[in-house]
Amino acid sequence: MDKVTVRQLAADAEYFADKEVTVNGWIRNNRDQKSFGFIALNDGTHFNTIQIVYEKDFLPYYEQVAAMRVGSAISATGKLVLTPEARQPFEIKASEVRLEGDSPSDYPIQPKRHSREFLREVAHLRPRTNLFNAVFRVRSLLAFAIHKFFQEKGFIYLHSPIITANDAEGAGELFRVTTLDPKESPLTDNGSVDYSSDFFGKKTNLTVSGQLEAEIFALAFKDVYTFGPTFRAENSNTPRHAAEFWMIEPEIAFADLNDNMDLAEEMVRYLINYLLEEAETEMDFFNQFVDKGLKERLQNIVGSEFARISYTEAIGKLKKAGQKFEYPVEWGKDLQTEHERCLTEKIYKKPVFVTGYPRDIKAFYMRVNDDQKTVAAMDLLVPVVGEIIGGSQREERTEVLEESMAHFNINRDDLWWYMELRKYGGVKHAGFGLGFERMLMYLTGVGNIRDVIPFPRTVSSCEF
RNA sequence: UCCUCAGUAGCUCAACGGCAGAGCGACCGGCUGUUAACCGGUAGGUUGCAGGUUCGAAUCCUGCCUGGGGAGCCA
Repeated sequence: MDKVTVRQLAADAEYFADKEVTVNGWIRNNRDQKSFGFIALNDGTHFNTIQIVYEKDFLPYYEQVAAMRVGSAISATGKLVLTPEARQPFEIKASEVRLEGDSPSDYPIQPKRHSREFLREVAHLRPRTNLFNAVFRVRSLLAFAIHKFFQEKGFIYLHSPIITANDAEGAGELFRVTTLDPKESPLTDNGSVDYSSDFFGKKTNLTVSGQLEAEIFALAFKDVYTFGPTFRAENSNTPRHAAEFWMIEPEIAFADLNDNMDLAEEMVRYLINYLLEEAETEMDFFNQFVDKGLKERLQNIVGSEFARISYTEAIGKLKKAGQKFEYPVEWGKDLQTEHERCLTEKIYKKPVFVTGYPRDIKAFYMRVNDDQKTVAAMDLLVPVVGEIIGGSQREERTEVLEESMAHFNINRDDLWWYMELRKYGGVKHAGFGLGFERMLMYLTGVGNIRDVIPFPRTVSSCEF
C-alpha cells in the first residue's frame, strides 16, 4: 500500500488504476447513505478533492466512518478505480479509513458558501477552502515564475537590505526599527531622541524599496532584480494596500525608458503564459467563480501589444473622452483613479503604459527630459487593479541629479554613495517596481489584497 | 486621514417602534452511486459595546469598537 498524493494520481491515473493506494488528507464533505457513503478528501497537493467510497459490506466499522466530520484528518486506503463516466476521473474504493485527527462539529469551514470577510477572521483555516487553496498555490507558482523569467534572462538576484538607514526616498511612511526603550529613550540636548545610542548608532527603519541598492548592483552586474518584502506605514484603508507586501524591482544598466517598458511588458506576458499553463485548474476556477472574464482578458493581453502613451497624450485623450470626472483633468496634476480606469477600461481596454509625467509629481531620481518639465517615468496601468508597475529611467547626470535633490529637499550627504555611482562609471540605467500582490490580484481576479496575502498586515490588524 | 454603508443563531441575511424569523451549516432519522446530494425532524439568540429617548427599542438618538466600499497616499 503505497502512500500517494492526489497530485501524483491526477498526473498518471492509468498507472495507479486497480492498485491499492493510501492517501492522507482533510475531509471536505462526507455523505453517507444506508449502506455506502462518499468522502470528498483534499490532501493539499491538488486543487481537486478525491472521492473515497466506503461500503458497509467491506467496512465493519462503517458507522464510525459515516460519522467522520468535515475538517477531520484521515488516512484512507483502497483500490484506485477509474470512473471516466462520472464527474471525477477516479476514486478510491476504501478498504480502510483511519481517523488521524478529529474535528468537532463547530469547525468553522463548513460545506457551504462563506464570505471573504468571515474567512479573513479564520486565516488559520482558510487555506483549506477552494478559493484560498487556489490563491496560495498560484502565489507560489507566480513567485517561482518571476525568478524563472529573470534567471533565464541572466539577471542577478539581489537581496536588498530589509533594515535601512536611508529615509531619503520619500516613498511613504516608515516603520521605525529600534532597540531603544520607548519609555526611557536617551535624549539629545535639544530634547529629541538620541539615536546615536540606538542599535545601529543612527535612525533606522524597514525598507520601503530596494531600488537604490539595486542601482548599485545594476552598475556592476548590468541586469539585476530584487524580490522581497517591503513595508509602508501609510494609513491606507483600501483593498489594494497592505503594510507588508512583496515587491519585484528589476534594474538594468545601459538601458533607457523604452528598454524598461519592453522588459516590463515581456515579463507580464511571460507570467500570464506561465500561469495559464502551469495552473490550469486554478485559473479555470478563478474564471468560473471569481471573475467570469478573467481568462479571456488574460489571453487577449498575451496576444496584443500594450498601449504606450505619454502623460500629455493621456490628458488630451481624457479631455476628449466625453466623460464627467469628479476631479478635473488638468496637465500638471497626477492622474486620479477615475482617470486611470477610464484609460484602461474604456479607451484602451488593456494594459497601458503612461510615460513622461510632470517632474513635480514624481521622484527625485527620475531622469529629466529635454523639455525640462517632464521626467522619464512610466506607470503600467491595468484594468480594475490600477497601477501595478511604477518605474523610470534614472537620472545619471550628476549636476541634474544634484539640482533635483535640491528641488525635492533631499539631503545629498545621506546619499553620498548614490552620487558616487554617477561619478564612477555612471551610465544610463532604468528599472521598475512591480507589486507582487497587485500582480496576483490582476492574474486571479481576486479583488482584495488581504485575500492574496497569507496573513495580511494592514492598519490596526496584525493577527496570526 | 476623509466620506459612506453595515454589525441580529456557527455562516448569509430578514424583521425597521409592539411575540426575534428564514436559508445554509450542525445534530438526529430516512434514502442502493452521491457530487457544496436529496427528504423529514431537533437544537441553536445578552440583536457589537456603553449610555439616552419611549408605556415599550434589534428598530430612534449620542459616543465608542469592528468590518466592507469609495477617496487620498502608492506597489
